[in-house]
Amino acid sequence: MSAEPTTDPIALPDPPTDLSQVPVDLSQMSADQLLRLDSQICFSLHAASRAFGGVYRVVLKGLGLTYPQYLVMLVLWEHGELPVKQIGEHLRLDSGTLSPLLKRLEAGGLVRRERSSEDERSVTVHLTDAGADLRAQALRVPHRIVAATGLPLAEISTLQTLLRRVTAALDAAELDTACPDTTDQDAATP
Amino acid sequence: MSAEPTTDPIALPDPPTDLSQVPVDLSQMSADQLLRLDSQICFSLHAASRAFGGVYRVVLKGLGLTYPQYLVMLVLWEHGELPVKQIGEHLRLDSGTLSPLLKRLEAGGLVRRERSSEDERSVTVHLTDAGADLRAQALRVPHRIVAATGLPLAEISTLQTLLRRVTAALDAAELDTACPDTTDQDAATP
DNA sequence: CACATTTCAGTTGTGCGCAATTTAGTTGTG
DNA sequence: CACAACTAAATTGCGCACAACTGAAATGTG
Repeated sequence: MSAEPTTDPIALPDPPTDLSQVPVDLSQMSADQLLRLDSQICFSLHAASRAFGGVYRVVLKGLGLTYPQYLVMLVLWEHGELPVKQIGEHLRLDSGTLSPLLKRLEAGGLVRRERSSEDERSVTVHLTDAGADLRAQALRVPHRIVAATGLPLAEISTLQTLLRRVTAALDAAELDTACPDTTDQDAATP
Repeated sequence: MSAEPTTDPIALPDPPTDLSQVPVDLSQMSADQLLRLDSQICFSLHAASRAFGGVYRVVLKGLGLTYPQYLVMLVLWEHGELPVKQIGEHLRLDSGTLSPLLKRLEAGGLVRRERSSEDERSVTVHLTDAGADLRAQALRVPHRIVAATGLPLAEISTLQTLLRRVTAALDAAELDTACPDTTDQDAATP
């Protein structure tokens, strides 16, 4: 190959294939199109998620919270004390993620964990005074985030609707893991 | 405190505030509205990203790849051999993420890393035969993912356009980190 | 009542993402 | 030529996400 790394033009984040120009029937697409398309779907979501994370990281640094810790605090501010299990249901996170995260929040003095007396298996997470007080500072966060997205609220609404729809569909699809191909897949070099 | 954890109704993923019913002027919104809005924005993207990851994990298990490893392979299949730096520019990942990831791909026999003779600092990543061959199997992936999203291509296109727009805006916004409030922010109990 | 099953938190291990630092090689300037 | 400034990759450290497992407590069934 005649690749000249040092002279190469700048590598753009991704190729600009216009999806609206692409055949609606997936089985009509070429192998190249398929892999490019895929690259765009998964990558754009991946990149968007990380870009959001980056902005939140900057904004939340003032509160001493990470992005997932902020999500947990949002749930607690809205619902008050909750067992770990229910925090996990709100955020779709399991104890493997929440246990150490809550331990850090407790070490930071924002929450307190107590074994439930009714069910000794369950641990209820309470806000401390400091944790409750932090909400006042958190009120400034959303405005800065919305501003950073550069989108009007109407488009944020559209984005959110689509994201929820995709998430619901993906969560449902995860159940039939061993899904075989419903169509004849002979695109791969016959 | 009348909470009865064992009898509580199922905790839904998130409250259903309708954004289109909310004042367009951010400064008109109540503190509660703002925090709920933020909770929705950040959570829906976070959740969507993880839901995608879950589906990819299942589909990619057959190829022996993780989700980020698949992204790297997509770049290599499309562009051929590339220096680490340029892979990182395509995916917005730094060497801290890519170095160990590429080491694993190399251990798996999919890529080969070679110091560039022109610039001894640079490492060029090549596909091995096995790595190139894996592309044939990867051709089946996109169809299964698109099917799992449950969305028609037109909506995927809309979603992608919005995600790209948000990402671009967020990346740009990250530059002015110390952004002071442009509006009078007196919502937080002065 | 005894015993299998289920449920909840927690732990372990792997991999990713990012900040900060290190090491080696390149380039710019006097 | 010498030396500062820059660059690429790797490394270290921390936190998150998830699978797999452990241990304790509750529940179900014979």
